[in-house]
Amino acid sequence: MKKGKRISDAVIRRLPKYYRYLGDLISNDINRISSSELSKLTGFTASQIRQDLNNFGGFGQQGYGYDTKRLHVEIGKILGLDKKYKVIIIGAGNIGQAIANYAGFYEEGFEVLALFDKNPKLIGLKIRDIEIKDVDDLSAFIKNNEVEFGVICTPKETSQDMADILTENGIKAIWNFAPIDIKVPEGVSIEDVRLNESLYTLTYYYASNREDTEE
Amino acid sequence: MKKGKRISDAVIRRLPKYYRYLGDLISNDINRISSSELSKLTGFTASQIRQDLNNFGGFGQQGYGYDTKRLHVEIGKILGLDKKYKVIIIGAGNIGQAIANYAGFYEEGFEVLALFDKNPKLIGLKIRDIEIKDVDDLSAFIKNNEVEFGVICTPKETSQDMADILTENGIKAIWNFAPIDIKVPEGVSIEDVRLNESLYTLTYYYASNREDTEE
DNA sequence: TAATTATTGTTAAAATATTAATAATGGAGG
DNA sequence: CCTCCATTATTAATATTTTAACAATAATTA
Repeated sequence: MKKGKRISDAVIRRLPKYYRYLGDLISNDINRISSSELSKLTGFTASQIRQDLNNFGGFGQQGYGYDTKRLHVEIGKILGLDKKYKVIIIGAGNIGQAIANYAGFYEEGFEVLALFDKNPKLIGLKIRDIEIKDVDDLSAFIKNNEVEFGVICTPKETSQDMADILTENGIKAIWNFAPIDIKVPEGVSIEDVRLNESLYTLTYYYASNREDTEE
Repeated sequence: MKKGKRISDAVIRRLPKYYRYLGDLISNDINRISSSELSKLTGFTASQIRQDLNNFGGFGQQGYGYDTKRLHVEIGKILGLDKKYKVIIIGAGNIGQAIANYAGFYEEGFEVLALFDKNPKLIGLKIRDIEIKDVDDLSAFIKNNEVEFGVICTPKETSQDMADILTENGIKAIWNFAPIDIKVPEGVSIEDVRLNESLYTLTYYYASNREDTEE
């Protein structure tokens, strides 16, 4: 990566889309693409694509474009997808189970070591051979296993407490599905999936579209 | 709403957070808040909060601040949350079921009329009293019922086809969980929940944090 | 009821992000 | 091996977003 220059969040959030389309292209045996073709696919401007990629170094070649396989690998490295990650899921309710069941999660190199819940009816059950454990054992489990990511799928009332247990035991990355703002210490990465907010954004655009057409 | 001026997506996506914190404040019997206090809660600057709200008209009062109840109602109206919405879910797999089971969805005024799937083992089953129907009946169902929102939870291969059925039958809002870019006609709102991209963003920050501390 | 204070609404400035322009360069074709 | 072309890398211009400043004004206090 180019030294020093800070890379904006907006750039980072476009990378997965490039990565996905590059994967598609490779599947279709297309091994070369220009920024303007990639622009047609992704909807971002060609200029923006070139600028984004240049934040991390020159992956393309003048007069030729980008090698799809190479670029796919490079973006994968930037996103940290060249490594495997061990994950635990806190909360084995609807969303927790859905995540644990989601096949794509495993294909991309994430390994779910365990789920945790406080509901005695769930404890002991297995999802895809992964045991649902008692949340009281959470702290001990993290100490005894190399866990990199915690996924928080608990109700919002307990989410901060769960996050505290995770960070106190050295976990540095949290994927949060609870609709609250979790506070974490410096050096811990947190990524929120805000389903409510996403849905409300949809209702906004739906409602304002309705207004426009009625007027 | 103030006439004419286009409101940026970034503003819209901050509104749900204001809405949520205002709800919390009301629950705690706090009926007045200043932009600077709201800033502490949300993490947005006070200036930004005032600007955001002013896009829609002056809800506050100089020297006083904002009335939490009034502002909550107003933002609710802006987001279209003052109405009930009838929803169908396409794809009754992990995520489709999780959404159907999610209680908050109902509390906020969304009513799930039906789920649809092509898997004969699922067809006929019920989730929270909502029937899983044959996807072959999807088109007819929409024609015979007032459906406002479609939630797409199918694998990516079939998602575009499902969206086409929805839009051909007049649905104007789609909440998409499939990891592809769905194309919809003008006037149809689509909101994507990109779990992959969210996760990859987390791996990026996790990986780059690691690098920083190692260097 | 007048003065003071708090806080908004609004305008101006600064920062950031996006798009456009262009110079550099490798590849393809003759 | 030279020329031309395509397309990147990079710089410059533009647009957008965020932050700061301040004037207007309602609430509070004396």
